[in-house]
Amino acid sequence: MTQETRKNEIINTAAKLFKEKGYSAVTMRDLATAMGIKAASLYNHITSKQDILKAIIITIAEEFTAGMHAIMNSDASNIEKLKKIVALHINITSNNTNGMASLNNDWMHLEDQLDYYLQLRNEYETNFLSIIQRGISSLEIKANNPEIIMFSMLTTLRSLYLWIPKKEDLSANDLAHSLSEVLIEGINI
Amino acid sequence: MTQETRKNEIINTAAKLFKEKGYSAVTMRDLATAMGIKAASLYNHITSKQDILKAIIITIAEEFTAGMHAIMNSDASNIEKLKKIVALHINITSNNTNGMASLNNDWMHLEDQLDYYLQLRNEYETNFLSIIQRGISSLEIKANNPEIIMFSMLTTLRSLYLWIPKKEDLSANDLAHSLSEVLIEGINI
DNA sequence: GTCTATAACACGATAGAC
DNA sequence: GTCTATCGTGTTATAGAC
Repeated sequence: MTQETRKNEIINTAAKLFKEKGYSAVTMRDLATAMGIKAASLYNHITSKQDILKAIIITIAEEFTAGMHAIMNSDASNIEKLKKIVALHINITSNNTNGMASLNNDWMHLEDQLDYYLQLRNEYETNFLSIIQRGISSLEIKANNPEIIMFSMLTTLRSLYLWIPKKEDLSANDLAHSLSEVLIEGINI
Repeated sequence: MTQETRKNEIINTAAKLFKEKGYSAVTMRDLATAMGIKAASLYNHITSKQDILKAIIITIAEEFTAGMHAIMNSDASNIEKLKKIVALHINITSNNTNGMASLNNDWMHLEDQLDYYLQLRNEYETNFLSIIQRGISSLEIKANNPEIIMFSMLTTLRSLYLWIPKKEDLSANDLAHSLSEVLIEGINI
């Protein structure tokens, strides 16, 4: 399955353009030109511009949800869970750098799926925060404001899409290790 | 001076709308409706939509440049300079939360001033990195990858506009202290 | 699967009355 | 300083030929 190559080509090309200028500033003509065809031809593969955005964002959001559930259900320590979250962000971002830009910057242009996206994001942040709070209770993590810790970690992880393409020499494993060092060992007692 | 109240009203209202939907998705009619007037009336105070974006972004970018120069010219330790950078971001963001969204997300829609903005940003990052590198040389900062340290700090600081409005109970001083604790003490030897 | 042509509407900006 | 009216262009999307 997933043999619909042409549609995926369109979605991937759109994600690249959305990263550069944002969803609203990219026209169907821009996208068609980047594909080497005319705008009208796009509609044989997708039903609307909105459907492209939905495909990009919801797919990634569900990957994060699945990854977080696996981490929550593991029996790792809370610090180890945070390290797994760092690795999760690096893996998903490495596989879809352009799509991550849309997830971060164009989610508000979702129409039918906006509420669903916000629900997934809210659940993710709730789980993230609970790991930090349990880590503080179990004396794994310094007793700083847990929301500030989450904010700091999460904004850094959400911005990886800007940085990973510029650091192709760094392997995902090396980056995960170095970033965990900076983000986590600092808050570890 | 700065008695042009109506123009500033328009710029501030635009910044609020740009934060919610991005520059490209906000129309002059949206902005006029938010001001309680008709779109044509806007042009008695501003010359174009682009001029509004320029006023928002370049003003803030120059505040960061001035703040960084003051920090570079001070004789504080490198760790103290980093703490001053945290406070600089918190102060500028607190005073113009909406404008910071445009600076982060809509800079690529600058036309005439794009090169100038990129020059200011590049200088800022160069100075930021040099403080970290000197801090590592002088054994104030752990010898992690300096670019990862800067990336982590800077993306957190640049995202403060998302977070400060939700934490109005936290004073700027308290936030600066708590965030420095999380961001800096962790990398301090 | 791609094309040309076009519908139906929204966009930034201007002209000129009040 | 704001209005109505409008220009010229760009927008998403569809119809129908090839």
